Amino acid sequence: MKDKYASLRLKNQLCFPLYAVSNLITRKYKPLLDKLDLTYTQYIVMMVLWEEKQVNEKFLCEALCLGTNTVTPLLKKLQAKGYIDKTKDSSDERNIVITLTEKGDALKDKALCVPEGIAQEFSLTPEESAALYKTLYKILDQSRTGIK
Amino acid sequence: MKDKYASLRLKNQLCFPLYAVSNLITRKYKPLLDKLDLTYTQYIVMMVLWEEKQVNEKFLCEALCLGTNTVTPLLKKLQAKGYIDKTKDSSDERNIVITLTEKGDALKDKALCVPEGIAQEFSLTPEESAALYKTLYKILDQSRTGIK
DNA sequence: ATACAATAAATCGCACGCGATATATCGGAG
DNA sequence: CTCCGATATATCGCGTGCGATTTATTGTAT
Repeated sequence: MKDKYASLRLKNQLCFPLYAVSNLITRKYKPLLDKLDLTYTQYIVMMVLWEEKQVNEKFLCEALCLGTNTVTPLLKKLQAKGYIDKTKDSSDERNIVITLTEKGDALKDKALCVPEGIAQEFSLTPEESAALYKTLYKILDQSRTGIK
Repeated sequence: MKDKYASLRLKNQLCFPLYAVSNLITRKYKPLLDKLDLTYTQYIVMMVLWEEKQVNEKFLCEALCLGTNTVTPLLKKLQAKGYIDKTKDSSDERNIVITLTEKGDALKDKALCVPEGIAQEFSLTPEESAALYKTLYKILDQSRTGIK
C-alpha cells in the first residue's frame, strides 16, 4: 500500500466537493435574491409555496429535507416580510396552514429572472446536468428510504 | 408553453438537491465525528493538516473554499482542543503558521474509520461516483478561474 | 370518561458561512 | 525615510442547520 492515509485526503473524497459546491451556489444566489429580499433558504420555501399554494409545516420540512427547528424561524421571517400567512387548521389544530399573501404570490414574477441568472453562472453540458441530477436524487432517496 | 413558472419548481433545479445532499452528508458525518470531538468543518481542516503538516491560514481558506471569517474562529477552537498550534512566521509576521500538535497528528489514526463508515451509508456505482466527482470539480474550477 | 402514546410545531444552544469592516504588517515608489 | 497600496488575519452581525427538548393537540385503548 502506498499510503495508509490516502482515504483521508480531501481530493479523494466526494463529501468535500459537494460541500464546497453547495456553499458556492448559495454565494452565487445571494446577489440575485437580495433583489427579492430573500435568503437562499427562504427562496426554496417560496418555491414550494408558489407550486403548492397551501401546505403545512410538516410538508415543507419533508420537501426541503429540513427540520422544524430550521423551518419554524424561517416562516416567522417570511411572515414578518409579509410574504406568507400562517393559520391553524380548524379540523386539526396541530396543523399550521401556510399560504401566500398577495405580495408573496406576486414575487413569483420577479423571481423568474433568478434561474436565468444562475444558469449563466455555470456551464454544464445537458448530459452532465442530467447525470448530476440523477445521482444527487439517488443519494437523497437512499436516505429517505433508509430512515423509514 | 405549458407553465411559465416551470423553472421555479424545486424538481427542475440542480441547486436544491446539491444543497439537500450537502446537508445530509453533514448529518451523516456527525455521529462518526463526535467520537473525534470534531465538527464536519473542523474535520476538513484537519484533513488538510494531516496532508500538509504545515500551512498558513490563506492556504487553508483556498483549499476549503472558505473565508477567514469562517476559518479564524475554527482555528481557535481546534487550538483550544489542543489539536493545532498557531505561531507567527518570523520572516513575515502577517503569516500565521499552523501546525499539528502530537495529539492532532495522533487523531489521524482514529479518523481512518470515518471514510469507511461513510462509504457504507451511500451506495453509488464507481461510474456514478467518478462522474459526480468530475462534474463537481468542474463547477468549482469554473468559479475559481472566473474569480481571477 | 381517562390516561397515554403519537403527532405537529415551537424553543434552546451551539457551530458554522459569509458580506462587510477593521487591524496589523509588508513592499515599493518617490 | 516615508507614505501608501497590497496582503494576511481578525472581528462583527445575521441567518441558517441541527440535536435535543418542550408544548399543544389528537387518537386510542381501556
